[in-house]
Amino acid sequence: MDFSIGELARRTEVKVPTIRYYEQIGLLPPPPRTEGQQRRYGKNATARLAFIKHARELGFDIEAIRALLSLQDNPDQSCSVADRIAKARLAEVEERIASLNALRTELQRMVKECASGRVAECRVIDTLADSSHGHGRLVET
Amino acid sequence: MDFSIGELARRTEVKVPTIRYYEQIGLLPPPPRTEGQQRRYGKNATARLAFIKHARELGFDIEAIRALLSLQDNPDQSCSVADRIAKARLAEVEERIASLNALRTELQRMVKECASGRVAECRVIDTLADSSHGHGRLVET
DNA sequence: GTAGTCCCTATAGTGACTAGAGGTTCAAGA
DNA sequence: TCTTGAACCTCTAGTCACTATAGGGACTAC
Repeated sequence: MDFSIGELARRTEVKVPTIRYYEQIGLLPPPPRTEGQQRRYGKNATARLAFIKHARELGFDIEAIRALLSLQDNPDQSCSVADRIAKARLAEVEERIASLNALRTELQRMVKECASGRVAECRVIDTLADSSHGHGRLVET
Repeated sequence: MDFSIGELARRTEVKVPTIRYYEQIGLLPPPPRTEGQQRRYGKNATARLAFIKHARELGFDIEAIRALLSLQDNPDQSCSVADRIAKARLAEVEERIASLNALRTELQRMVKECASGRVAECRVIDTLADSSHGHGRLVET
């Protein structure tokens, strides 16, 4: 109880500058300070930061997390909003998995057919140069 | 033959500012200009841009593409470098797919268990608040 | 000649941090 | 009590791969 930002960073495995950044954008409330202006945290901050960290690991963006946190702060509301956010994220993830599977197939083919000879015969280069490969939104953003 | 940047954008489905950006960072050579300083492109530029576009769709970053292009420009070298780049990218993609599958499972569970009641019983919020979920690097970067 | 579309450069903004400079505070040992 | 050195502070700028905006100039069709 009542520890420094470095200790919070160690406990949650979130880097110190990232914690300050979350405070700056309003995901974490400004904590009390020592006389010398150093931040002091307690159990609540640890839980809230763990929540944020886990949500980030699940790929929720900051705005989604902001919405989820405000739900958590008002536990008497309907959770249909949380449900909607999670469903949207699930759909994104499933789409991403499908894209990456297509991508893996193409990369595997490229690698398999590359005999590591000269570039002139290289399938990796050839495949990339072949403009017939149209597939929207494969790139990870 | 000999068309504007807008026409190149239409043919390759790469946006105009993106084309100028690729020129600025040296992926595309500076093209000839009209008297009024407008860019004029030909077949070579189209092929090179299609190569870049495809590589980006496959998730190669700009530096990898720079390396691949320089191989393409010198077709007498060994293509082991290209092979290595493609293999590294394949490994990344496979790791990413594994992470996303884990993620999907967790999201599916969250959504399934959310009865859309009050937030107090919401599994979405609960799951995120549960700090026992340690899994490294699930987040897409 | 003029309207309207396209093009030009240059700069700033995006998201989610990360790195650095330059200075201050804290905790532990002598 | 003093000193050392790690940890802390703020502020600014940089990352990646674009994207958007401002304020203008060029080109094409009528």
